[in-house]
Amino acid sequence: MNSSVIVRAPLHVQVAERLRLLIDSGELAPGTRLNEIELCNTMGVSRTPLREAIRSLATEGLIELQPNRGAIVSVVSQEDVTEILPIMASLEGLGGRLAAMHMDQSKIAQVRKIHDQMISHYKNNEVAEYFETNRLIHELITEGSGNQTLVDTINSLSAKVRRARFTAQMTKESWAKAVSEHEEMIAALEAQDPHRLEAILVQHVETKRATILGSIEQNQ
Amino acid sequence: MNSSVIVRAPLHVQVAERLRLLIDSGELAPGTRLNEIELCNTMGVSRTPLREAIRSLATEGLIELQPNRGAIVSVVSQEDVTEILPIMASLEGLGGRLAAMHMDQSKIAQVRKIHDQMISHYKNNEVAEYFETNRLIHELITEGSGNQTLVDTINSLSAKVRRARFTAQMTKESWAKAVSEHEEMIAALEAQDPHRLEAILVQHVETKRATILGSIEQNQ
DNA sequence: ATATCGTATTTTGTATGCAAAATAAAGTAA
DNA sequence: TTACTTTATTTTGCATACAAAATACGATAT
Repeated sequence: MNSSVIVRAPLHVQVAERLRLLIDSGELAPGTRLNEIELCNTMGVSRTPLREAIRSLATEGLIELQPNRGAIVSVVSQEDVTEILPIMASLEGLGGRLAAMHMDQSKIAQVRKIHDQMISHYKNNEVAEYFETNRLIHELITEGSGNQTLVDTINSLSAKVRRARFTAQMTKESWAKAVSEHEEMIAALEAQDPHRLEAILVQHVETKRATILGSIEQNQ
Repeated sequence: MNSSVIVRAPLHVQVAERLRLLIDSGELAPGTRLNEIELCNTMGVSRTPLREAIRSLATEGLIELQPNRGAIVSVVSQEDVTEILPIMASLEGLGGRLAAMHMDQSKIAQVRKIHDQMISHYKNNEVAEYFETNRLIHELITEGSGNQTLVDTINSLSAKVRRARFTAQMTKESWAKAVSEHEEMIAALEAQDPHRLEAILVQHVETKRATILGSIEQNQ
């Protein structure tokens, strides 16, 4: 008997994943109306699994249902971002506090390694690589909390903010500030100081909020 | 022309609401397998909207999908509760801080009124009424934050914890402690002291966590 | 009796069909 | 032209039908 059974994901799950990708990448821009038949053709599935996927994404908040008029990719407004970021600040802070208590030395060393990579990307002005390593650090710390519900909650919120793609408009000053905060973060993590790491992470997300609201382009 | 158009909710939304109610009330206990045809008959709808509703509740986390084997009402484990409550603590704390900044006097007075009702329910040992007024106070404070995303996030998490229905096992001591914390809460709110209210709310949920984990009955 | 295999039944997964609502289009009156 | 009807077309909402997987059942062999 084989204990690692292969189960191919149900169609509606595959479709949901693919839609999520299309929305995340911007191929399906906010406000775009989702035509069922059209999507069925491009994906090669029938309407049933597609509709089930759409319902899922709607409860996730990525899509907005308009009764009898189908669904549109939901628009992330300035208000939404203003609401979400303080929540992210609290949750990332909590994640950091727990991570400082729970992460072992090898995991901390791993974060340090990526942190150093991130710093060198910063110095070389490699923006995309910087953002990727940055994202990874936050992810590792959050996961280091050992609280999967927390990870899921943060991811769900961050997905919405990310779609607004403000990251590009970072100024030299805000970038430098973010990097210096990251230096403090890694120090607090290596010192395994829960409250310090929590405070820095809260501050860090607040900085992000300021940056974003300073350069937001209204899209609604 | 009539600006307040009446739109009856789509079937899958109605079905989802009803399922949520059944799960919340315990009529559909954790672990129960959802038989589609059976549910279709009792609700008088076809499988399509039912399945759409099931997909929604699955992404909400109330239901668990088992590929090719349908869905079961998801089981809330001790681990789940242990993960969720610290998150609720952070979020309720945040809500309280924002509420202390944003709520006007009339809304604060409204909370005070319900608080006094709650106290009298406590003194008269009216448990159900106590819990209802208690819930209402937390809801009003959270809503007082003016952050709808925060309200939604807290509700979604609290729905899962609530289903485990531990509330009944409250001891005299923990009940007294909860009430005294509520006295502090209302004082901080009336003083419009954001950080004090935040701290008390965080503490309050921590107390709740201790109470729950002290009296939890394992169900998995 | 227990285990194993094969068949029947149930249940889920996906596709399709029909009805109702919304949108687009065309025509008519001012 | 512009506004308003009326009609045609598209698109969504819901129900049903068919296929595939899982479960239940029973027979046979040990």
